[in-house]
Amino acid sequence: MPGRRTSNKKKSQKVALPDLSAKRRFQQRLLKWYGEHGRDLPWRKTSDPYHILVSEVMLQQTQVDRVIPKYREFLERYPSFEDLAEAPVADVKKTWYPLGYNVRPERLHGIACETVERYGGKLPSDAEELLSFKGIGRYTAGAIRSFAFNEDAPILDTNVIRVLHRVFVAEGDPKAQKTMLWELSEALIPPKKGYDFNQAIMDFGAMVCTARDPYCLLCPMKSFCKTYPFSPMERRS
DNA sequence: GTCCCGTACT
DNA sequence: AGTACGGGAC
Repeated sequence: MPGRRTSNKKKSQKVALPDLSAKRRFQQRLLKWYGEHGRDLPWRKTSDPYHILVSEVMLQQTQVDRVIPKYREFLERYPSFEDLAEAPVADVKKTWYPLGYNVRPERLHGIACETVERYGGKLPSDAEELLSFKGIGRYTAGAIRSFAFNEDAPILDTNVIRVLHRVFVAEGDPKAQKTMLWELSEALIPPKKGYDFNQAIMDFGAMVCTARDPYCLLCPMKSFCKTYPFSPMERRS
């Protein structure tokens, strides 16, 4: 019998972890690109977990351009967890307007109340505790841990799903591979650089590896990207 | 996995 | 006008 067995993983395992050189190239090129082209956003000038939380909840539903002025206004009106917790929910929703998805300001208010009551006004950095809040899911927990607490915690939002799937996977439905993409997101973080790496990959997805018409010609990953050169997908019947 | 719900595309 | 989107709840 041809019991030929190489050291490669079996197909059934579908592991997309990149080889070391692709991983290093991705890390180095991404951070270099970020240093040259990264956006200067208001929530990147703070490490206050409350500010980070507000920005992330706003960004869950709304694009950066619309979030920026509301982020400033919201924090001016509710400068701390305590201020937010004390405010009537109706006022919070008014301040939130017109961002929409009004269950989110309710949940943000709830997070503030719980943070004041149960955590002495300090947002926890522990993943499980963060996930226990209504309104904080896996993405937002990772964002808070990396952006507010400088931990090497992975994130996976649609930007990151798209980038990682294109560069390292390039087959199948990206959304159906979240488990593997979470592992990839974690494996790619250079030690101690979770903050920059995560910010960088989000900017990269928003500015280069865009959903429609990505800027492949400018892309620093094109030499090893599994999707390069990108061609628009045809509709499946 | 499905639903949510305002936005931003066709 | 129709619909794809998106992080979270369930």
